[in-house]
Amino acid sequence: MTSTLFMSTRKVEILRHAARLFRQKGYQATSLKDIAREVGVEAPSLYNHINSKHEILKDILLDIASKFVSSIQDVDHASLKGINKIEKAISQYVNLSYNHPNEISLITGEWVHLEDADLKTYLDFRDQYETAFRNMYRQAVKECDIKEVNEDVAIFSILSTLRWIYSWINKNRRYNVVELESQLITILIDGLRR
Amino acid sequence: MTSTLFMSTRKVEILRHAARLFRQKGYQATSLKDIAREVGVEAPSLYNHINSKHEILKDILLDIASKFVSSIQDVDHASLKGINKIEKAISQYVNLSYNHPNEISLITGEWVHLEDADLKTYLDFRDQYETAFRNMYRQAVKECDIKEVNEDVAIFSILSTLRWIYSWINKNRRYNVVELESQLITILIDGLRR
DNA sequence: CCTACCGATCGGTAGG
DNA sequence: CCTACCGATCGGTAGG
Repeated sequence: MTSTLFMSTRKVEILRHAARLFRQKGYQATSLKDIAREVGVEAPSLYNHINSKHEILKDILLDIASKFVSSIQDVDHASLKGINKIEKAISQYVNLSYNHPNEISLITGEWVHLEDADLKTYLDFRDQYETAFRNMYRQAVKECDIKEVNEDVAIFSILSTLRWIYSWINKNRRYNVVELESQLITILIDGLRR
Repeated sequence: MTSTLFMSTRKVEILRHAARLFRQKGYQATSLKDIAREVGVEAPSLYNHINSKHEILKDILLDIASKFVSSIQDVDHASLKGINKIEKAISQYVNLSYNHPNEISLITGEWVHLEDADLKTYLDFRDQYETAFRNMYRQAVKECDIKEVNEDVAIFSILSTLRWIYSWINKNRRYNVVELESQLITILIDGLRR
């Protein structure tokens, strides 16, 4: 399992430092020595907690991706109007970005270093997320709460914006998470409302 | 100079292959041997055309960044209404993304591998682009063509979407560039119109 | 443009 | 958790 619930505190600590370094320098440019230095041990000692460098990246990415999927599926399965589901999904994204900025930053580009089964699992998560979002969108259209515009482009636009929230939270500290939520909902949804 | 106008065809060829490989595997994970193989020479032969691996990344990123800045500044300095400038800027972004998808993909994450003066130059370009875009936005607000919403969030949202167009063009081939332009203008701007 | 080669660094292992 | 060490690969140089 990839859930942090079943990890030793030492492993959690390794993943946390690794995520920060991967964000700063990229996965390939970060050495195990770099990570070990942050943790406060020698590089070979990391192997008491991990099996490979790849495993570190895999654990970080699959853990955060599964968090996203389970949280959006919860919303999609709730008894709500489609438009309110979309609002909730945006709110969730802001909160996850706020709580895990380093891990989420890796979603943007570092997943290309996953291989074989790990890559497949990751891409499956991504598809599941997009599918859930598309469900909500279609429900909202059917319920006549948003305009009939190009579905692909509208969803692409919303998800593109959400994907970058993590980088924006640190840049503009004056926006707290609640303010940012409501502003994004306004910008992303109100233009689509009937 | 970084403009491709002053490069030998061999160097242009090296940069083109490098951009594609950097997109696929990342800058750090791409070796000079990988690039040389694509070009059809041995790795040391690249040094007849380049001075370092860093220079390849620098040339690619500064060239594409300067293309973006000069094109948006042209629009900003034109005699147009703000709202029409924004539409033109979106149209330009789609076209540049269509013509240079690999180079633009590096804007997202690989610029972190630039150093010192190169990094500064790159970030300056980025600031200049954002400044020009912000000018147009404020002009459109002043001319009462778009609503008074949070300026930072609105601009952030538009630029986030534009930044990802390159990845979307290859995924959905059924959209040609003209169609995509008008759809994006609708989605990104119409929600803001008064 | 090539072959031959360099020092440095990498992820990972052995053995305690 | 450490020290010692391994083969492989890296960016880059020498010399022609």
